[in-house]
Amino acid sequence: MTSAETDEDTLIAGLAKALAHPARLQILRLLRATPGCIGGDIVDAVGLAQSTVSEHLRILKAAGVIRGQIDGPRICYGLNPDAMIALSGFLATLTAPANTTCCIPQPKAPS
Amino acid sequence: MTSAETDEDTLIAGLAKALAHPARLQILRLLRATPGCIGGDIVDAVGLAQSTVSEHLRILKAAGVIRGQIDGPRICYGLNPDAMIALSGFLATLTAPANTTCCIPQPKAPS
DNA sequence: CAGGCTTATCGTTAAACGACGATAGACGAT
DNA sequence: ATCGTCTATCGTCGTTTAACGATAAGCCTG
Repeated sequence: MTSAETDEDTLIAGLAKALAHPARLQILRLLRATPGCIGGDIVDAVGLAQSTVSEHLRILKAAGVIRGQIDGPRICYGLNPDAMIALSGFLATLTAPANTTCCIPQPKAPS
Repeated sequence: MTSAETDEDTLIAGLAKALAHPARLQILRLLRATPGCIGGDIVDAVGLAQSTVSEHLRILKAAGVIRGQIDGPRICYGLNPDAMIALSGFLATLTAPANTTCCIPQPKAPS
């Protein structure tokens, strides 16, 4: 319950870090909305250099958020919906109101 | 639908960045599980220097994820469940299966 | 008022991120 | 076989982050 949560936290933090950039969110939006497969269109959409976009794609792929499938000379990227369950679960945990009881007059345990 | 989403992306990316560190996740877990209010107990729990923990708290507070309420000499930190709705909504968007249709043989428009 | 406790801030250092240009590799088409 | 296209990688630079110790500020208690 102590060391296990550390691994969980590392995993979730990695997922969150993958989402912690507007360009990557834009890429995810694009991948979700695009009916077919896209390659260099992502570069055109985000307005950054090709190498920069490739790096963002690499990060997203490393985090498991997207998956790339080679399609001839280009690569088909697609979302991996399962990747986010850990983060979604954590968010659901936070969103649960739980307790509004704050600042209970409960001093530190005496020695 | 184009420039508006940029702001959205910036907001969501900021929230994700706030979660993109194991220590901060641990703090959020702790705040959720703690019945009363805690102050320096967070320092003890995460095992980092007091100044480092204070910085993490500052980041979480700046992102709106937590709120601090002064309680005498100490400060009561509590979760702000409403902060995550934007990120949760985005995640729900991604989780939706949408389309598995990838790599449709739809070549680029000829010149 | 003095002491102790709790939290925030400052200054510093090492590591990681983001972005770019340039380059190299892979593949289909000609 | 050669060309053109698409993608990944490398090297670099500036900025940001994470972590720490030391220090200051705020507020109860005695």
